[in-house]
Amino acid sequence: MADNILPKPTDAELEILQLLWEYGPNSVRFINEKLNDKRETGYTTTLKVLQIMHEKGLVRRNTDARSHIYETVLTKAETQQSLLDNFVDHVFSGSAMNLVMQALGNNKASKAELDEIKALIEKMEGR
Amino acid sequence: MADNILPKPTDAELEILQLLWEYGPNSVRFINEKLNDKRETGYTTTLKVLQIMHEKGLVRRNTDARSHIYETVLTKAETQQSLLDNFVDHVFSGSAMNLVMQALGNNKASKAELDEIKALIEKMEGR
DNA sequence: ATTTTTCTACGACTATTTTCGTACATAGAG
DNA sequence: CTCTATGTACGAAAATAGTCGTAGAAAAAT
Repeated sequence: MADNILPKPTDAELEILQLLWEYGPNSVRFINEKLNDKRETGYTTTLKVLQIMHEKGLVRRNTDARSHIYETVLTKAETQQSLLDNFVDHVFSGSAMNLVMQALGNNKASKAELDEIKALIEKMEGR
Repeated sequence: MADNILPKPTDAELEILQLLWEYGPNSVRFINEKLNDKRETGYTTTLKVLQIMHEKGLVRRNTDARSHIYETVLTKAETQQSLLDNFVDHVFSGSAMNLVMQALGNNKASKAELDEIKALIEKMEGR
């Protein structure tokens, strides 16, 4: 199991992590360009955040080339799970069940998706 | 429907909101004592946070008596929903479905709870 | 009536997050 | 070889969050 006792990423950091998960290891320039698709962000701002993430251990980097290549340390699923645990604790008083009910209750899932969840539940219940 | 275009509560604020939802409208002293059950917190710290929450519109207060009585503006469900929406967007790329799968996948729900969720799904599917 | 306790208000200090400017090195173009 | 473009490192400003001290008013205790 992953030893994910890493600090919780901040919002800005999470946005970068999402890009690294989606596009794989990449340079500061690449990440910065992707960020700029959404919102104006200075190059050195992105660089700085990546450097801080590196200090925190959220990302690794390869410094062989002049342009450093950053990649995530944890997988998307690992990070989502740990953020989810924290969220359930703080917002839903530790009840994942309540969170699921609330998430399902808001008509955001299609019938196919609901069926998929039902199938998962039945599989978990072992039948 | 509630006009919940209120700022997202911070961690410290959320902790106080939980107490207000659980115990109803209460004084700074009461909230501070509850907080101290968990962790050392100065009285004026609690007071200040409550005052800021009031400025932000997260809580109302009755100042008739010398000791002001604070109460939440939004219900627990309303706040949970808006935090959940935000969380799904930022952590699960907008997919509530993925969040639910991940939440269920971690063996934190009992069989009874899983059955309850299944029942909810079937009800939503209209049969 | 005087002292002590209990409040609110407010300023400010610390830590964290986000943002960017500047310095300096080096790669690439001419 | 010189100039420009591109990179990293670093410091620090600006915004937000969390913490608390102190002042002053008013209630409660003696």
